[in-house]
Amino acid sequence: MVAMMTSLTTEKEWRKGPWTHEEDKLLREYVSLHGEGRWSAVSKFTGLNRSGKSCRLRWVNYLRPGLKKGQLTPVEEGIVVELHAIYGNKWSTIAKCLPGRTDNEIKNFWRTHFGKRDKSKHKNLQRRKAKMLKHLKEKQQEPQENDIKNITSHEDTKNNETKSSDTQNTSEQQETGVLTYPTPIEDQYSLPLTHQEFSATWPDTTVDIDSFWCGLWDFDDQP
DNA sequence: AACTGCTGCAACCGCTCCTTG
DNA sequence: CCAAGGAGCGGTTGCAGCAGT
Repeated sequence: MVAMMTSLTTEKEWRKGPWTHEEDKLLREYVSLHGEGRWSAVSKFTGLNRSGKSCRLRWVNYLRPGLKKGQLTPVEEGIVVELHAIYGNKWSTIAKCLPGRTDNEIKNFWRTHFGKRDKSKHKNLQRRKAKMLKHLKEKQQEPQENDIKNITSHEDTKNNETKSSDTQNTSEQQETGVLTYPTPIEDQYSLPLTHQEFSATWPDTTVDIDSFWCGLWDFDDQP
């Protein structure tokens, strides 16, 4: 009987699909009381008909405090490209170096913009690549105080760049003929930003810079 | 205005790793 | 040391909204 009950429990049909506000509330309450972890116990304590996995994912990717919403900034995109060149598809590792961003978000970003390389996507990829390169070049040329402005008015910048990058894109396409996977960054732009520059790009974030960079830019250490 | 394709995002699936008894 | 269960991770899918035709 007990075995049967256990069997029934393990074969329980978990609810799937989009989360409701009520479910989010229950999950938040659970985490505030019990902390992160023990996800499989969530359904027991809250009555939520969600699997532990689902609860963990929802919390990590959506409910966790401090998460940044919205598109990655060009600077973040550049960091992702750079880290991907080092770590490959280690999304969680990359995410650890981007406070407020989740592995899922980064994975989605990469897949959307670089993961598909069929011809139909080449134009968009070129555009985005050009945008990133342009932004990073500008960042290195501009005086530091402009950085905060650039980031906070990032949407405006994006719009302008989207327009201008079309022309740049065309010339780049003519030059290269083919869009390739983001290549080792030293071929594309010169990073890193200095700590000061970087701090300016995260005016609302208090981060231990040293731990934040994970010693990333120490390329001498890289194989 | 209608249709089509693309993008961004949330969520699920399956596998691997880690912990615990 | 080993097996079982839990947690974490990367890959994949589905869908709504938007832009282009």
